[in-house]
Amino acid sequence: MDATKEPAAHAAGCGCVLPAAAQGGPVSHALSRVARLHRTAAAGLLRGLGLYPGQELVMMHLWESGPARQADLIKMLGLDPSTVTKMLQRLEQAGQVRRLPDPADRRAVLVEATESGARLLTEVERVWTALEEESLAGLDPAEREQLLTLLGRVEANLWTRNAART
Amino acid sequence: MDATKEPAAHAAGCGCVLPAAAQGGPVSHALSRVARLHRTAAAGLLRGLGLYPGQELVMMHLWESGPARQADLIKMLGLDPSTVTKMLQRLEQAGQVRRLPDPADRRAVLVEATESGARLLTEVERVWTALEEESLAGLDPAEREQLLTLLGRVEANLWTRNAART
DNA sequence: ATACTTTTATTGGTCGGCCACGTAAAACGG
DNA sequence: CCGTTTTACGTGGCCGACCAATAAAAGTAT
Repeated sequence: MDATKEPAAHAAGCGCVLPAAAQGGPVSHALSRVARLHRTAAAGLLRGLGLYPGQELVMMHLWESGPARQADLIKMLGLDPSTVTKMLQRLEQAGQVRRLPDPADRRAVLVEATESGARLLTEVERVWTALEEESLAGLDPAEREQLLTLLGRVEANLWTRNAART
Repeated sequence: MDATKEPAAHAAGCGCVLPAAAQGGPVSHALSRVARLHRTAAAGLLRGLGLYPGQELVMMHLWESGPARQADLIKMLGLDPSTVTKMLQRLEQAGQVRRLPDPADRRAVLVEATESGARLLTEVERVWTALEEESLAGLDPAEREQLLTLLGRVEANLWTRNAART
């Protein structure tokens, strides 16, 4: 299993083949595959904590800012309002989150982590760093920084694109 | 540029903030966000073709190999069998795919694109190259190759990891 | 031929995520 | 003060994706 230098090195280590019709978007193809593998790995690690992938991001923001309005969470997560509503309903059902009416705005809802939810912080951090390390194994710090920077630029591109579609 | 005081460089262009609890996995965080934006963008482009994101990958493999067994699709896509079953049911309902019993194996199913499905090929290619270009705007060829290579290494890491979990 | 194991596909359930639509409250404008 | 947006959430529906459990056929012994 030597790490040879081939142009299609991205297909190394997996049985996948890049379909001809996808050759116009090789990075898109790789991104889709990596993201799904990454999410599946996260799911496996989070299952032990009773969380589903995506929920940990909500909890992170709640730990960060304390009680927050749902609208703020939506803005920070960049998700659809209905998605956040349902995730919070399930997190509340699971006892990780509490929802209170906002005294200053009768249509808003304040969300905060329960004690049970707060106890997940260190575990989630551990899982998150473990996943990062498994994902980036074999990449030196400079390469990790490069990847982060490149992903950031792609994110900016897609962000402005989606914003423009409004 | 290493260890500079620009920790949130990836957040440029979007209103997001990296939560403190996610600092152990900055690349994971960026990857999640980019992947979701990318998928949403793909959904918007594919909607005009009557496809949902993910379905175009199935079609690509069918265009590539002609009639294929479901098990082969599963292997090439790296998806769960039940996922492929349901996707094919919907693609069949939409008239893009036809399913025939395999004469050589009575439990297998042969899947092939219909004429309607075959007509989507050029459109899907156009959409994919457009999405690729919008995602990678501002990145020169060397940077795109770097990104592809780095994603490939991450994919290999996660692939072997998931395989090991069996 | 019989019994055991592997492969292939399906069903049912759950969750994240989106869209389209609806409702109630706040903010704005005349 | 009142009508009109705008904002904040919720519902229902749909799809991709996973897991768990099943059934049926094929393969492999014994």
